[in-house]
Amino acid sequence: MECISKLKLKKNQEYILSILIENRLMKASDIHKKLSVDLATIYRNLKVLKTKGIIREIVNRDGISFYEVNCEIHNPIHPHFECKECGNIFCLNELTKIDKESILKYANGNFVENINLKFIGICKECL
Amino acid sequence: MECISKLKLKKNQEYILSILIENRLMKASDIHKKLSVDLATIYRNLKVLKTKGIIREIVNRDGISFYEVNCEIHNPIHPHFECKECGNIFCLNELTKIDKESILKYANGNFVENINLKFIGICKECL
DNA sequence: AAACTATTGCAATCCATTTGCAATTTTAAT
DNA sequence: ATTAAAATTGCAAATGGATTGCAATAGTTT
Repeated sequence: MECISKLKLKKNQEYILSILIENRLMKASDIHKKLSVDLATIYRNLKVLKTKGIIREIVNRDGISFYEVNCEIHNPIHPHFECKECGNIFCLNELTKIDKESILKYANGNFVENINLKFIGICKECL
Repeated sequence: MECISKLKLKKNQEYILSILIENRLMKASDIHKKLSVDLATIYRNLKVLKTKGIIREIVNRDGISFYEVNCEIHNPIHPHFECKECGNIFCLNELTKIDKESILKYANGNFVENINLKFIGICKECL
């Protein structure tokens, strides 16, 4: 994605990023399967990418972290759906500007960096 | 709370519930400090209360679970604010019916049990 | 090429949560 | 009530995702 092409990233960070560009919402262990690099290294680089604001972290109800590219143009912040039955997390359509603004009012003056909207329930498949 | 007064709960479940009625957003270890009962028992009973729909679970970005009473009348589902700086989680005002409905559209036909809206950023205190 | 810095692999560790199991309490049946 | 069956508890051990210490390696600078 061109929005992140100018950043100086280390080799493994590039690899991890390109994996995340192709596959949304991956766990560290998922990335580990696709990249023969120590799991600790993956965690360390994920932390770097997150700190740089290049990726986002979504924590599910089991406390497991999933990652996705943080690019306002190609992958804007969007809600997710977590199924209690199968445990999967799905990406949903992003909020419209209007809906986003009306939600932001609730933040009550605190500085918002990230809106984390997740629906929990039973997905279509499992119903 | 009268909305949950008719449920047949075990002694420790009553205790845990009454602690959660007085204090919002407690971790299992917080409850453990207030109730001299084994931590494993607290976890087990929290799971029962959650399964019965009596309490809600909010997972923070460190994967730690917080609990609060699930009572539509006295403690309706509401957004939270998580501060990256101090790590605290705060309750925010509940959504209006209109905002709630406009958000629910995004669920895309999946069956929603719970709306999990959390803002992440820096709280007023830490700014 | 030498010296310094950053990154990696491996193993060990951390810590919230879960689980196995025997002991104890609660519930139901006689 | 008394006994049998079922659920709950405490304790300790295990689980599993994530982190960390440290020596080895790779990358960078002079």
